[in-house]
Amino acid sequence: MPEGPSLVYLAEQMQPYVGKIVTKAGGYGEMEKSWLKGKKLLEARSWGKHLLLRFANGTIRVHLMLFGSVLFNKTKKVNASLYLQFGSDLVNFYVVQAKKLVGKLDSIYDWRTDIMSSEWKPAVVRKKMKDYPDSFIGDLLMDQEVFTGVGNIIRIEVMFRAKIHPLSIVGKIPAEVINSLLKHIRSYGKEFLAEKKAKTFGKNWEAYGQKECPRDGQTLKIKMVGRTKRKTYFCTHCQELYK
DNA sequence: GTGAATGTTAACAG
DNA sequence: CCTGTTAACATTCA
Repeated sequence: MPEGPSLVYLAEQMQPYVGKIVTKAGGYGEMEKSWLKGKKLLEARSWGKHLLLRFANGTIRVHLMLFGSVLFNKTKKVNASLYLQFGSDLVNFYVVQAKKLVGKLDSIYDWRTDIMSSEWKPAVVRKKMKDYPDSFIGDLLMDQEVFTGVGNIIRIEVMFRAKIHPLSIVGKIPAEVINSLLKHIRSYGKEFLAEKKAKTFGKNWEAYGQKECPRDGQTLKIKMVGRTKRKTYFCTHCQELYK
């Protein structure tokens, strides 16, 4: 479920509840919930993989981790870790990590690094990348402070599309290649969201989950590389290694 | 039944 | 103290 685009979709699905009052809140999760009863949902948005539900007295930060899911007016057999009742409507969050944030969201989050945000600024990301000249690009793409909202699928797809080998050294990648990578991050993020909505997600992967390179037919390498403990799919023939 | 999966962090070892 | 590894969490699917 959860990379940045999925959270944008989730925030959209929460919009019908904005302006509605929480009549009951509960779930087995550890977050205190007594502060929510009778409060109006003022805003629902996301920052990277965080879903943010803002109320006058605080914001719920919901993280879906690897297995989280959300159901609207439906209930699973297992208990919800968080649920919000809005009158006759019920929103169930399963296996999520919820936390109360206090303070202005603008002082907690930098929207300029969120790959899905209208405030996303590639220049800011480029500048942050300069702080990690010796890192592998495959690792840095997972850094939520730099590429907010990128997960394993997005990083694999955009490295493939920009033809960059995951073990390329950030400081050695030419500027125009970085620019191409940033463009692909933005465009693939939008594609990801569109495919989620169209329920065609996963049908257009070029590298993730694939066995051979769609460009040259070479067998893709499938292994963990760098320090990120996640499976990486890449083509050693068409993805250039900058070192 | 087994293993792997769109994730993160606390605990531990060296 | 810093850094890297492991465990833990909990679910669904092939």
